[in-house]
Amino acid sequence: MIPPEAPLPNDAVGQGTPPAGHLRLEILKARADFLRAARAKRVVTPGFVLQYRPRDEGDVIRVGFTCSKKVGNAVARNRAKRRLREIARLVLPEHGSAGMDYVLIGRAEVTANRPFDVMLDDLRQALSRAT
RNA sequence: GCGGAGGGGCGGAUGACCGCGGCAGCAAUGUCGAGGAAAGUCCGGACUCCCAAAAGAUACGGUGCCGGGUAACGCCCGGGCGGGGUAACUCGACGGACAGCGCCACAGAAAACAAACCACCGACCUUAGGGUCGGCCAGGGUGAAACGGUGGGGUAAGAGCCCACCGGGGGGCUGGCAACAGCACCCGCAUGGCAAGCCCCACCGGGAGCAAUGCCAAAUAGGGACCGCGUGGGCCGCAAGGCCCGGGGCUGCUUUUGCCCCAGCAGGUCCGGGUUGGCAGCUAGAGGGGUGUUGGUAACAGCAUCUCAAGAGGAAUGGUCAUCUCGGGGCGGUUCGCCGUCCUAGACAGAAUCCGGCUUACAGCCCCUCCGCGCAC
RNA sequence: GGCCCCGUGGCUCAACUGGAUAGAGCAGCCCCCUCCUAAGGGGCAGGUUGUAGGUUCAAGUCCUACCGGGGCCG
Repeated sequence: MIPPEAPLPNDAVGQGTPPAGHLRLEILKARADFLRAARAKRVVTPGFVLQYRPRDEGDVIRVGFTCSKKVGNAVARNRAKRRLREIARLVLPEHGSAGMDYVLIGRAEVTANRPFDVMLDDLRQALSRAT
């Protein structure tokens, strides 16, 4: 069995002080960015929906998180978004593409309950298909 | 031991690694970081604007036994009255229906003025069916509700017509701040129900809401509509201007005070268009909690002392793991007390200007007080 | 975060100042008409009036609390 801590040392290096040339993460907040991403391509996985859209030639990855009321009450929505933030933080700097906007959408029931390392694999596979 | 009633509290803990938001700092780093309901937005306030302050009246809305608490309340405490319960206790929109208006379907003789109708009793008339006069009260399948109820006396038949008890009304006395209760007396005693229908009475309330509001910057347009609107008088002064009188305007209305305007081409409001930046409001306040003490039956208030307290601006408290603990479940053993082992943190739920309440949701656990029954002594 | 509005058959709407069995159209099912279908005609069923309490003799209507939808603001 793979220990869940296994990917952590690699990421820990990238998290504390990002080396020069490494991909930086920014959080999407504006409504217009979400709307642009919603019109772009998407990959559906069991745990979430990934929307992606090429933005410019910079080395910055931008990512947004959203959950509709279908996911549940405020506690359930916040929990789903927190888990999506965590997998994005661990996976995107390694596997994401520069200059892209990503939006992760939570799904009812599964986003909050799916095992964490399975969610990590989901995102890695989704990113490999989103080219 | 069984069953029940009331009240209060907790809402996992510790550690490791990697992260998130605020603040301080050049940085390293340090420090703080969700709830009892943060919820529903149902009441009450603080605060800001409309709009300058106050008073009054009207309209509209709310509250509604009495007294107290409170910044205030529709909340809380205590008491009264009326239901429920053997009891502990609990529930109650609980002012007024002789101020007025309105409604009471169907059924029924009649639904609010009490009379009419049927029936009953007596007298008279009539061959009979019945009719006339008097008694006018009891009875009349109904209905949610029928002009006091039950029993006795009385009568031609009956009726508070008379009597006893119950019920009702009236003024009085006593107790109580009051709601109200008690006592004796008087009145034979029509004056339904609905005020969560209009309404009357008492008290309270101006409206909107932090996406309120104020400031700075950028950008676009440099547009449109509407309002003040009244071409005042006199005196002083070279003039600028000042003083007095008058007129007009400023909260839906009125009044008082205050402010502004009376020829300046300026001012104000709204729309359209643009920006989707920053700062303030923004968290220390009627603050919460603990302990002690004083007053009070209590709610609560005063004093002393200690302690705690996020302020984001689409929204931060997370992810993973380990150990422990409370419950729950499975299996095995059992002296039925429990023991061993494995699995499992597991309810409702996330601050958005801030407080006081109410209501609603909630796995499981803990504590206190009281009542009834049974057993033992 | 704040403010406001609305819930009646599957759908769209009615129901006077509380009053008797909650009506109408479309849709559905059955029958007639037609060679068949549509249209037309006849009949039928379908409702906890969002939920739970309360006021009243009586509630879709009045009151209270919840539940579910929808709209507005800077």
